[in-house]
Amino acid sequence: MRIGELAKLSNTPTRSLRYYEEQGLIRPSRLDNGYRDYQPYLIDRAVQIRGLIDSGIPTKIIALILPCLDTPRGIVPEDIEPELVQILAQERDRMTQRIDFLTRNRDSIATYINAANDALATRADSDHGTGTPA
DNA sequence: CTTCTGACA
DNA sequence: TGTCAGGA
Repeated sequence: MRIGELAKLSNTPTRSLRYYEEQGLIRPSRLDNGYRDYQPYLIDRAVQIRGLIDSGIPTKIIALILPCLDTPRGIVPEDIEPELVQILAQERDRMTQRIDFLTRNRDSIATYINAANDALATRADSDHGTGTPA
Protein backbone atom coordinates (compact mmCIF):
# COMPACT_ATOMS: atom_id res chain seq x y z
CA MET A 1 0.00 0.00 0.00
CA ARG A 2 1.09 3.57 -0.56
CA ILE A 3 1.68 6.19 2.12
CA GLY A 4 -1.81 7.65 1.93
CA GLU A 5 -3.50 4.37 2.79
CA LEU A 6 -1.09 3.58 5.60
CA ALA A 7 -1.71 7.06 6.95
CA LYS A 8 -5.44 6.35 7.14
CA LEU A 9 -5.15 2.83 8.53
CA SER A 10 -2.69 3.86 11.22
CA ASN A 11 -4.14 7.37 11.55
CA THR A 12 -0.65 8.77 11.35
CA PRO A 13 0.08 11.82 9.21
CA THR A 14 2.11 11.13 6.06
CA ARG A 15 4.54 13.72 7.32
CA SER A 16 5.27 11.50 10.31
CA LEU A 17 5.54 8.34 8.24
CA ARG A 18 8.21 9.97 6.09
CA TYR A 19 9.91 11.23 9.24
CA TYR A 20 10.00 7.72 10.72
CA GLU A 21 11.73 6.48 7.62
CA GLU A 22 14.21 9.33 7.81
CA GLN A 23 14.95 8.25 11.39
CA GLY A 24 15.49 4.69 10.28
CA LEU A 25 12.42 3.40 12.11
CA ILE A 26 10.80 1.89 9.02
CA ARG A 27 12.13 1.26 5.57
CA PRO A 28 9.40 0.83 3.00
CA SER A 29 10.36 -0.39 -0.46
CA ARG A 30 9.76 1.79 -3.47
CA LEU A 31 7.44 1.39 -6.41
CA ASP A 32 8.71 1.92 -9.94
CA ASN A 33 7.38 5.46 -9.84
CA GLY A 34 9.35 6.19 -6.68
CA TYR A 35 6.33 6.05 -4.38
CA ARG A 36 6.88 4.36 -1.01
CA ASP A 37 5.39 0.86 -0.77
CA TYR A 38 4.40 -0.33 2.69
CA GLN A 39 3.74 -3.92 3.78
CA PRO A 40 0.54 -4.40 5.82
CA TYR A 41 2.45 -5.31 9.03
CA LEU A 42 3.77 -1.75 8.99
CA ILE A 43 0.31 -0.53 10.03
CA ASP A 44 0.93 -1.87 13.53
CA ARG A 45 4.50 -0.72 13.51
CA ALA A 46 3.47 2.81 12.62
CA VAL A 47 1.03 2.81 15.54
CA GLN A 48 3.73 1.47 17.85
CA ILE A 49 6.21 4.11 16.78
CA ARG A 50 3.65 6.85 17.22
CA GLY A 51 2.92 5.61 20.70
CA LEU A 52 6.57 5.50 21.64
CA ILE A 53 7.18 9.00 20.31
CA ASP A 54 4.08 10.27 22.12
CA SER A 55 5.59 8.75 25.26
CA GLY A 56 8.52 11.05 24.82
CA ILE A 57 11.01 8.40 23.79
CA PRO A 58 13.70 9.70 21.41
CA THR A 59 13.78 8.12 17.96
CA LYS A 60 17.33 6.95 18.59
CA ILE A 61 16.06 4.76 21.44
CA ILE A 62 13.02 3.64 19.50
CA ALA A 63 15.30 2.34 16.79
CA LEU A 64 16.97 0.19 19.44
CA ILE A 65 13.68 -1.06 20.87
CA LEU A 66 11.79 -1.99 17.70
CA PRO A 67 13.95 -5.02 16.87
CA CYS A 68 13.26 -6.36 20.38
CA LEU A 69 9.52 -5.81 19.99
CA ASP A 70 9.58 -7.81 16.78
CA THR A 71 11.08 -10.84 18.52
CA PRO A 72 8.05 -13.17 18.41
CA ARG A 73 8.22 -14.53 21.99
CA GLY A 74 10.90 -15.32 24.46
CA ILE A 75 14.30 -13.75 24.93
CA VAL A 76 17.55 -15.57 24.45
CA PRO A 77 19.86 -14.89 27.42
CA GLU A 78 22.91 -15.24 25.20
CA ASP A 79 21.66 -12.46 22.88
CA ILE A 80 21.04 -9.89 25.61
CA GLU A 81 23.21 -6.81 25.20
CA PRO A 82 24.05 -5.30 28.62
CA GLU A 83 24.65 -1.89 27.05
CA LEU A 84 21.11 -1.85 25.66
CA VAL A 85 19.62 -2.91 28.97
CA GLN A 86 21.49 -0.06 30.63
CA ILE A 87 20.18 2.45 28.10
CA LEU A 88 16.63 1.17 28.47
CA ALA A 89 16.84 1.39 32.26
CA GLN A 90 17.87 5.01 31.89
CA GLU A 91 14.95 5.60 29.55
CA ARG A 92 12.61 3.92 32.04
CA ASP A 93 13.74 6.40 34.68
CA ARG A 94 13.09 9.33 32.37
CA MET A 95 9.60 8.00 31.77
CA THR A 96 9.05 7.84 35.52
CA GLN A 97 10.15 11.44 35.91
CA ARG A 98 7.85 12.49 33.10
CA ILE A 99 4.95 10.64 34.68
CA ASP A 100 5.54 12.44 37.99
CA PHE A 101 5.67 15.73 36.16
CA LEU A 102 2.41 15.04 34.33
CA THR A 103 0.77 13.82 37.51
CA ARG A 104 1.51 17.08 39.29
CA ASN A 105 0.15 19.16 36.44
CA ARG A 106 -2.92 16.98 36.09
CA ASP A 107 -3.62 17.35 39.78
CA SER A 108 -3.27 21.11 39.79
CA ILE A 109 -5.56 21.34 36.79
CA ALA A 110 -8.06 19.04 38.50
CA THR A 111 -7.94 21.27 41.55
CA TYR A 112 -8.65 24.31 39.44
CA ILE A 113 -11.56 22.59 37.71
CA ASN A 114 -13.12 21.67 41.04
CA ALA A 115 -12.75 25.20 42.37
CA ALA A 116 -14.19 26.62 39.18
CA ASN A 117 -17.16 24.27 39.26
CA ASP A 118 -17.82 25.15 42.89
CA ALA A 119 -17.79 28.83 42.04
CA LEU A 120 -20.15 28.27 39.10
CA ALA A 121 -22.49 26.19 41.25
CA THR A 122 -22.57 28.93 43.90
CA ARG A 123 -23.31 31.55 41.27
CA ALA A 124 -26.13 29.42 39.83
CA ASP A 125 -27.78 29.21 43.25
CA SER A 126 -28.36 32.94 43.60
CA ASP A 127 -28.70 33.46 39.87
CA HIS A 128 -31.98 31.60 39.43
CA GLY A 129 -33.88 31.26 36.15
CA THR A 130 -32.08 32.01 32.87
CA GLY A 131 -28.65 31.20 34.19
CA THR A 132 -26.16 33.17 32.12
CA PRO A 133 -27.79 35.50 29.57
CA ALA A 134 -25.86 37.50 26.97
C1' DC B 1 -5.59 12.90 -7.95
C1' DT B 2 -1.44 11.11 -5.20
C1' DT B 3 3.21 11.23 -3.92
C1' DC B 4 8.16 13.19 -3.71
C1' DT B 5 11.83 16.26 -1.75
C1' DG B 6 13.19 20.23 0.47
C1' DA B 7 12.37 24.18 3.20
C1' DC B 8 10.42 27.60 6.83
C1' DA B 9 6.43 34.65 7.73
C1' DT C 1 4.67 18.71 12.71
C1' DG C 2 2.05 21.62 9.58
C1' DT C 3 2.29 23.36 5.11
C1' DC C 4 3.65 25.23 0.79
C1' DA C 5 6.38 24.98 -3.58
C1' DG C 6 7.50 22.84 -7.96
C1' DG C 7 7.75 18.70 -10.40
C1' DA C 8 6.51 13.78 -11.96
